[in-house]
Amino acid sequence: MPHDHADLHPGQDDCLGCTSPDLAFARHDHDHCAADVLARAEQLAAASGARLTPVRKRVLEILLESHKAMGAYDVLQRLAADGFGNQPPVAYRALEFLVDQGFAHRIRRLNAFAACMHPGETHAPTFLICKACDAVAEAPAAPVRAALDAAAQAIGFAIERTNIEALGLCPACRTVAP
Amino acid sequence: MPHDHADLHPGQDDCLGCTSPDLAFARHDHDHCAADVLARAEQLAAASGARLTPVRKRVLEILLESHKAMGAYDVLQRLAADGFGNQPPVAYRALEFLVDQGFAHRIRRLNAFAACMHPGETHAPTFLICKACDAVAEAPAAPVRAALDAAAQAIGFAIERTNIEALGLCPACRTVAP
DNA sequence: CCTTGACGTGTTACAGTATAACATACATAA
DNA sequence: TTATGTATGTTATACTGTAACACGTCAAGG
Ligand SMILES: [Zn+2]
Ligand SMILES: [Zn+2]
Ligand SMILES: [Zn+2]
Ligand SMILES: [Zn+2]
Repeated sequence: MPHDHADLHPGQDDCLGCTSPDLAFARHDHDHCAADVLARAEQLAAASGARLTPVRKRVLEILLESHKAMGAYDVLQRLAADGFGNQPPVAYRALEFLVDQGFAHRIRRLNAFAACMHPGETHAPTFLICKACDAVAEAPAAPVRAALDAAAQAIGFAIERTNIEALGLCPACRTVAP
Repeated sequence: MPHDHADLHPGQDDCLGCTSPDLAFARHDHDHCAADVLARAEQLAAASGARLTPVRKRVLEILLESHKAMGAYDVLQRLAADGFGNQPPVAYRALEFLVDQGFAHRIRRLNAFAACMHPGETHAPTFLICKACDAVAEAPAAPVRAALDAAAQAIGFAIERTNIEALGLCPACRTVAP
C-alpha cells in the first residue's frame, strides 16, 4: 500500500522503512510508522467486513504507541481512562479480535500483546524481544518457518499455528551493555 | 549413552528409538523410554554436582509418565499425594530446577512443563504440540535455529534464548480426524 | 565440639493472568 | 415489528506465578 511521505528520497516511491524488520529497534518516525499500520488495518477490516469498532480501534492505537508488547491489564487501564469498560473481558475481547484478524500478535513469553507491524501480509510471525529495552520486532521468518515445516513434515506432523520467539539484545542495547 | 534393551534387533547396538523425535506420537515402550531418560538425568546430575533431590526426582518422574506437558498445579497435586508439600512454590521450584538443568522444558503456549527427552545433548528446543492428543515432541531443530540466528544476525540482534513451538496434528491424530 | 553459612523444603500470603456466565444495547433482516 | 446476531459491560471466579519468611540439614572452619 503506497503512501505519501515527506521524508522520501527522490526516486523512492514508497516508505520502505515501514516494513523493515529492525525498525522497531532503531530511532524512527514512529508517528508515521503507527499511522501507516493503523490505516492499513482499517482498510483491511473494511475490505473483509470485520468490524473495527471504537474499543477495538482504540486498543490497536494503544498497542501502536510503541514497539513494546503490552499486558492485557495495561491495555485495560488505558481503556478505562478513555471511558470504556474497566473489566478484564473488555480488554481480552478486543485483543482477541485483533489477534484473530492478524492486527496484533500474542507474545506468550511476555504474557503480552503487540501490534502487528505488517498486517495483511501473510507471515509466520517470529519475534525478537530485547530484554533490555523491551522492544519487540517481527523478524523475516520465511526461512525459519520453512525449516520448521520441513522438520514437521519429516515426521508427518501438520503444523497449524506457531509461536516463535527469541529473547536477547537488540542492536542498540548490545552496544550499551555488552 | 548406550544401554541394554531387550527389544533391540540383532546388530543394533543402542536403543535408537529413544532419541527419535516422533517417538512421542507413536506407540512405544514408554516405560523403557522414561526409565532411560531418568537414568541419563541422574547421571548428568551426579556428574555436574546438581542435586537431584527426592522432590525434584519425583517431579521428573511425574513429567516422564507421559509425553504430555503438565501444568505446575497438576504436578503439585501429585506431589501432595506423595506426601510432599502442597503449596505452589514446591512445584515451581522443582520445575525451575529441572528447566535450569535442562531436564525439562517450559511450554509457554500451554503454561506447562514437559520432560526433556534428550537431556545432556545441546539442543535448541523446538516443540510440536498435538492439539488432539496433547502429546508434545521435541523436533530436530538445528536448521530452524540456524534460520533464526541468520535472521537475527542480519539486523544485529543477539539471541539468548528461544521459544519455538508449533501447534497442530500429530501423524496419528491426523489420520483419525482429518 | 560448636558455629556459621549455604542450600533445600515448607508455609503464608499475595500478585498477575484469563475466562465463564449473564445482562444490556444495538444493528440488521425476516 | 420481531427476531437474530453481535458487541459491550459487569460480576464473579478460575488459573498461573512469586515474595518473603521459618525451619531443617549438612559441610566447612573455628
Ligand atoms: Zn515505529
Ligand atoms: Zn533493546
Ligand atoms: Zn515415551
Ligand atoms: Zn496427536
